[in-house]
Amino acid sequence: MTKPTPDPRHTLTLRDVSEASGVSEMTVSRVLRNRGDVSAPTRAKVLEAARALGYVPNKIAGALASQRVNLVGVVIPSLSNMVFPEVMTGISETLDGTGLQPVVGVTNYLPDREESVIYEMLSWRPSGMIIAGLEHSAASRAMLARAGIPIVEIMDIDGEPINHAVGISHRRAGRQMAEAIIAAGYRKIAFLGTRMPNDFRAKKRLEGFEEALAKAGLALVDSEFYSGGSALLKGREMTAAVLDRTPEVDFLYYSNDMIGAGGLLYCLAQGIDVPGRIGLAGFNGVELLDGLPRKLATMDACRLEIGRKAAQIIAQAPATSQVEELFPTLQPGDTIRRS
Amino acid sequence: MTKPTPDPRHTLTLRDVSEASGVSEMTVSRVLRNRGDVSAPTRAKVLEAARALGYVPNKIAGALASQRVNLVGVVIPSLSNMVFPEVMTGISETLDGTGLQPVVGVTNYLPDREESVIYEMLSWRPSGMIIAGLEHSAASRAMLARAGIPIVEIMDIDGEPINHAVGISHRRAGRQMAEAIIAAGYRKIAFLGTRMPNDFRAKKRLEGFEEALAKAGLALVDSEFYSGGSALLKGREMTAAVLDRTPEVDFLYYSNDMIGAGGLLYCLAQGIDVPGRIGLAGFNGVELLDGLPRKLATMDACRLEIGRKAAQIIAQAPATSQVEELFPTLQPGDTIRRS
DNA sequence: TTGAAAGCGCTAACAC
DNA sequence: GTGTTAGCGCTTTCAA
Repeated sequence: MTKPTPDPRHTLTLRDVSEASGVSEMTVSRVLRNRGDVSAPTRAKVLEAARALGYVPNKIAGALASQRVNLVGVVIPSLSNMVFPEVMTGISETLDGTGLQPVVGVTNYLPDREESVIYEMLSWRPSGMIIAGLEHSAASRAMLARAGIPIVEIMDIDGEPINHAVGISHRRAGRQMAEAIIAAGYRKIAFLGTRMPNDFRAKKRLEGFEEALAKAGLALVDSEFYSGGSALLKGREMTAAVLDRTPEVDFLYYSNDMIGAGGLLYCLAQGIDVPGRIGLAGFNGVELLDGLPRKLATMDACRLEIGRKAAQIIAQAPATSQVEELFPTLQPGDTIRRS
Repeated sequence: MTKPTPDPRHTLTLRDVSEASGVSEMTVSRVLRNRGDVSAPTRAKVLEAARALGYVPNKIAGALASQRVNLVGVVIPSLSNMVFPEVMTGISETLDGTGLQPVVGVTNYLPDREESVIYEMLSWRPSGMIIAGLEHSAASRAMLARAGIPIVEIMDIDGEPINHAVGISHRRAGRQMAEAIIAAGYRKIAFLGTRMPNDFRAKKRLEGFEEALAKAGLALVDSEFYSGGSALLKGREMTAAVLDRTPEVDFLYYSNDMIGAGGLLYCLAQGIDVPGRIGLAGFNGVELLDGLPRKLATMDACRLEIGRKAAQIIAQAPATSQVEELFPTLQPGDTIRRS
C-alpha cells in the first residue's frame, strides 16, 4: 500500500495569516500570543483565518526574535530502570502550569555521551537544565556554568553542585541501611549490585554502607556484581551464587529493588527462612515491590519530590544557588526483622 | 549554602569567535560545521578560539537560516510501562548515526494532551514525527498531514495511517492468542486488563480475542478491569477476585505482562496448578518475565524493531508511504500447556 | 488599538 | 580558500 507523501507546499507563515485576514502581521502575532490589546472583531478574524489555514507558528523564528525559549533540558542516564520516569513525572507535573516544556536526553551512564547531549541541548538555548548527578566532565561543567541559565543537579547532594542541587545523600542512605541491619542482629553481610563504573550514586551508597559496617567492627563477607540483562533474573542468579559461595551469609544488601526482588523470589522458592535465616534489602522504593509475595526492605529515593523541586527551581530561577536535601525514609518491610 | 548564579554576561556568538580568531564569521561557521574547504591553519585557529571561549553554537539561528532542524518528534502515551522505553532505544540507536535527535513528548493517553504535544513539536519544525497509535483527533491528523515532513505512526497497523506506519496487528495478536489457548484445551476463559478508554491497542487485542473465541463457539466467562496503582499488585488482586467470583474459570488472559506476572505469583502462592488447573497469558514480552519462578506465556510486541524501522523511515524520508507490518511471536512459556 | 522598521544569530548563494 | 550580502519568520520598539 502506498500513497503520496504529504505535499511539500510552502509552510505557512504569519504573512499568510495576515493576508488571509486582512490584518497586519504584527497584529496577527499579537492575537496568536494573547499579547497587548486587540479589538474583539480583529481578534476573531485572525483566529478564524489561522484556524482555517491550519497555521502552526514557527517557534524557531519566535525564539530567535524574542531571545526566549520555553524549553527545559533534562539529562538522565537511562529511561529503562523505572527510577527516572518517576522523576520525569514530577518535573512535567510542576512545569505544566508554567509554559515551560521538558526535553529529555539520555546518556546511558556514558560521560562522553553526557557531554554531547549537554552541548546539543545548550545549543537550543533552553531556559534551564536539570541533570542527574554531580559528576560531570570538566568540559560539561564549564559549558553549564557559562550558560547563564539555572542548572539543577538532581538525585545526589554528596559533592559540589555547579549551581543548584536537589537530592538525597546516598552516602548517608547506605550508612543508615547498614545501621538498621546491624541493629536487627545480622552480622555476615554481603553486597550485590551493578557493575557500573559511572553509577556514582550506587557507589556512594556502598561506601556509606561499608563505613557503617566498619564502625561496628564488621566488613562485607562477600560481594557480587552484574551488568546488563533482566535485573530480576540477575538478582536470582547472583543470590544463588553468593549463597552457594558463602553459605554463612545472613544478609544480602542489593543496590536496587529489582535485583532485590529477584533475590527475594529466589529465597522464597528455595524455602529459605526470610528474614529469620537471611535478611534482604534493596534501594529505591519502587512500586513493583507492593506486588511481591513479601515486602522487601528498601529506602525511598524521593524521586517524585526531586523532580518537583528541581522544576520549581527552574521555574523560579532564583538569584542564589539552592541546595535542597531530601531525606529518604527507611521502609523495613518484612525482610529485615531478625526473629 | 548559597553562591551567586552564573553571571548572565553576553552569550557568545560567531562574531566573538570571528574576532578572537581574526577569521570571518562565515569561515568560522564553515569550520564549526565541517563544511566546504578551509585551510588547516585557519581551521586550527578557529577551533582553538572557539574552544578557549567556550562557544556553543546557537541552533535556533542556524535552523532559521538553513531551514533545517535535526530534530525528530516522538509522541508516546507513557514512559512508565516499560514498553515505550524499548521503542525509544530502537529509535535512538538508529538515529544515532544520522545527525538526527529524538525529542520525546508524553501524552498520558489523553487526546487533548496529544494534540497540544503535536502542535508544540510541529512549531519547532522537526524533520519528522513518530507517533504511537493510529487514533488521533481530527485536528491532530490535519496538522500532521499538512506538516510536509515524514510522519510515522507506530505500534499498530489496524487502521488508516496518515503517512507511514510500522507495527503489528493487535487484532490478529488477540486472535492468535485465543486460538492457541483453545487449541491447548482451555474453555472457560476470562480477561483481565486496564480500564483505559484510550488504549486502543489493548482494545483491539481484546476484540480479536473475543472474535476467535466466538468462532469456536465460546465467550468470555468473566472479565475484570483496573486503573492506576502497582500493576503487579493489581494483577494479584484482580486474579483473586476473578477466581473467587468464577471458580470454574480455567484460563486468565491479561492485557499486559505486569498484571499477568502478578496473577502468576498469586496462583503459585495459592498452590494452584499452573498450567494444569489454570492457564495464564500476558502481552508484551517484557524482560522481567525472565526472572519469574515460571515463564508466563506472552507475545512479543516487537518494540525494539518498531523503533528501529520507524527511525529508518524518518532518516530516509521515502517519497511514498510505507506500511511495515511486523509479526509478533507467540511465546508459550510454561503457563499455557494443558496437561 | 494598530502598523512600520529593525534586527535576533546564523547560513545560502554568490563573488573574489 | 575566504569574504560579502541578503535574508530565514518572527518579536521588539517606537510611532501613529
